[in-house]
Amino acid sequence: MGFFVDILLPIPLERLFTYSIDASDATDIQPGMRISVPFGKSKIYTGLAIKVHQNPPTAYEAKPIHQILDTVPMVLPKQLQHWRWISTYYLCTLGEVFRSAVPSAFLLESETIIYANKFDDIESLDLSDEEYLVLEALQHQSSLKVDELVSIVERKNVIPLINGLVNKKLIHTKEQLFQQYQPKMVKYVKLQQHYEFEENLQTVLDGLKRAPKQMDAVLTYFQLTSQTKKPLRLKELEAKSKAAYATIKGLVDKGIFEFYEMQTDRVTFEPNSKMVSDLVFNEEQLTALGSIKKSFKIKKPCLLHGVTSSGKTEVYVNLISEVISTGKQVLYLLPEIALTTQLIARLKAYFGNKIAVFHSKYSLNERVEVWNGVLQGKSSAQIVIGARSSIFLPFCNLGLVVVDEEHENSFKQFDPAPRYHGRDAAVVLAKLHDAKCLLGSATPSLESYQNTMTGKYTLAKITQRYGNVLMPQIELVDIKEATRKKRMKGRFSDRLWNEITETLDAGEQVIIFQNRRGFAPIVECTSCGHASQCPNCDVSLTFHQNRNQLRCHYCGYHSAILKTCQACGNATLDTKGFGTEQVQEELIGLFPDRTIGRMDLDSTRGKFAYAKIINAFEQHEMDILVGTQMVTKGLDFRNVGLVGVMNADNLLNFPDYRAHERSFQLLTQVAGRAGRTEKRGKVLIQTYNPYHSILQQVSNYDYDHMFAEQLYEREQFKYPPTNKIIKLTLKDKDYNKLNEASDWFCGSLRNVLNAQVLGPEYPAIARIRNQYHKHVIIKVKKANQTEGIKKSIKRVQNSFNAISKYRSIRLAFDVDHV
DNA sequence: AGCACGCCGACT
DNA sequence: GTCGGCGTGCTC
Repeated sequence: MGFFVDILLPIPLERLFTYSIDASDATDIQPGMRISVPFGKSKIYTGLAIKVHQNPPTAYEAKPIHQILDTVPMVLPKQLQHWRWISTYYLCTLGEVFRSAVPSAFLLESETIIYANKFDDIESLDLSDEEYLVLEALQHQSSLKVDELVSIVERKNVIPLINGLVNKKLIHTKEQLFQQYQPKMVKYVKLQQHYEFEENLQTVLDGLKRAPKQMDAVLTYFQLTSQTKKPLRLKELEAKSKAAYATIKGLVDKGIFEFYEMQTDRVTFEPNSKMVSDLVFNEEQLTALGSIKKSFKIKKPCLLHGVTSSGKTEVYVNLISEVISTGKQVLYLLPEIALTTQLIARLKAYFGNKIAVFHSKYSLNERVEVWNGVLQGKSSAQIVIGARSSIFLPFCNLGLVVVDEEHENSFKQFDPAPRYHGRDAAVVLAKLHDAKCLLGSATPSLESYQNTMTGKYTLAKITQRYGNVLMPQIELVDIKEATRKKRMKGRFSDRLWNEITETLDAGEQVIIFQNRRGFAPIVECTSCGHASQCPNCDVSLTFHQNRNQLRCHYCGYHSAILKTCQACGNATLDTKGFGTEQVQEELIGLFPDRTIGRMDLDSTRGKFAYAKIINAFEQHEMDILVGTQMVTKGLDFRNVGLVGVMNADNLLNFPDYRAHERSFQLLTQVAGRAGRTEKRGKVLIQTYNPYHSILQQVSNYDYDHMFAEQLYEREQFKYPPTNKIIKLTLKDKDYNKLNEASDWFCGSLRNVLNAQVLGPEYPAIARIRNQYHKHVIIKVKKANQTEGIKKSIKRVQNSFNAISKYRSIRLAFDVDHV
């Protein structure tokens, strides 16, 4: 009886693939180890062993595996369980979860390498020009990669060429796997063993009398090693002895020193500088800590609702230190954008070298190191601070999960499947590990707050800022009235302008919030109303002044700004709306002797740009900072006396059922940037509609009324959290085919499902990157129906995929779409 | 998803 | 006359 292994491949296919193995492999292979396997005609993929068994497949002959890549599992059983939950809950395949969960450096793919066969003489062969080129190149180098060959013959499709040469038996090909992870090696210096004995050493020193530089290096070596007995890094010896590399190399050549290499971690942190025991809590924090711990006892997740600057982080620190003292691991989730900030520095002050940071900006190699550290339960990765993708790390002993800024939408993964919500997947992960789970926010999501109402979560509150600092005073400024009374300076009301002047004169800084980047979103012709459109997407182009370009924010298309209207030829183009760039420019005009910085997606490109801006503002090198949502995320500036919101209406009027909730969150968060020290901060919100209930609730810090009102509206219109929604997007470049397919899919859903099906409908932007989009929304009344409904959806999807003419259509399910 | 196979328009 | 466009089907 033969042996087989079921392999999970990182491709969007439902099923596992069965390969044959021999008896010895059957004992070596454990579930969770990576196995490279041949797949399709020639490719080799990295898959994951799921199950070893002895049931031969019936319908086909199993191929043998290529290679076992691990000696121990790199994915743990609990992780697989978690992945399975994600794939069923979020309607995607396990392979898709696998692909996004594992650092890509672990997923090696093969490349075809071309080698020449032995033959007598090229000249005597009957070859085409291209064949000749290939063979000639192979005379000079032993092998060629396919894309090297492409550049040699200068054409795209080289497969017929390769096949032709293989058939003539002039070349052969091999599939090769490339290791992407490179451990970082550091060079060390040590004395040749022979000279460890003192009598031999004396002869060395005598021999070096005429080489003072080398003598010096040897003496420094003794000095350094006698003190520490630690391995000595080459770089350190070079620095301390001021010797050049050549000097030391000379000693190696003489056989006195030798070089050796050791693997080091790329990411290292300083030890902690602050003691957890030094934390002083106020009464409210202590009460909150008490109720959180009570909640953990009854094994329920807890939501911590604490106003901005209320000392939530210190509460987390206390809980984390308790958990790590029991030797367990901690996962601290943050929205991607808040990760590069001061918060990590604050946590490092307490936990120093126990912290590993994990997010998508990290290099392949760094991510592999964190993965391995977590898997091996290293103390250097006992606390992982990371973005949503860190829920996929191989925790072996998880004790606590903290989700900070729990309400943030960016916890939801959008584009490639799995479209999971980091917060919700983290709650499930904690449950799987029987770990404690804490969600924290100053403005909790309706979902989480609702969960505290139904008893799914418990609730802890902190209503006062730490150190008795007052909440900033929020004032709504009616710009409709200000415009009528001609009291506007550009986009600034006189009220805001005066406050800025006063604040700056008092030596404090100002943050101006405008939720739109660029200069003006559209350039419109005042004669005919024509606005430049993106040729690939159904959107207007955005005007960027600093580059004098029109850009599409969806596909990146850009063109030079036009002088005249494309439709009517008149030179009467005008800008409509406004973005951060224009706000910055107006401010420069209004306050010419002040420094005005800008923080948005465009000004923070590049690895350190973001930190640079924050630092400059912190160091008071800037007086005013203009920014988009970016300025709201977990930044802690000490000297901000005033926050101005240019226009609250374009937030409120956003065509989305969450617009009001989101506006409340955004405005409350941005307001929280003001007055973080003794002096009470001020917030001015400009609006055309100061009586809007959300703005009233923001200015009164009235979360509870906002919650009650929004929940009522969501119930009325059957939206989350009372209803579950599943959004389906169909994409194709063929407009008619897409319509037909969407109607088919939607019709089938209506026949099968006991749920409301809306659509198909074109989204506001019907075409992106030359692909037409169509949306279908499924609303599920009761949470306990969703499982059955998802099964039915899967069945409809299977029949849909069986229709060959619809095969080009891309389907994307988004469960709990935000 | 990738990749090969297979059938129709614009170029050496 | 080919090259290479993408529709269609399959992968253990």
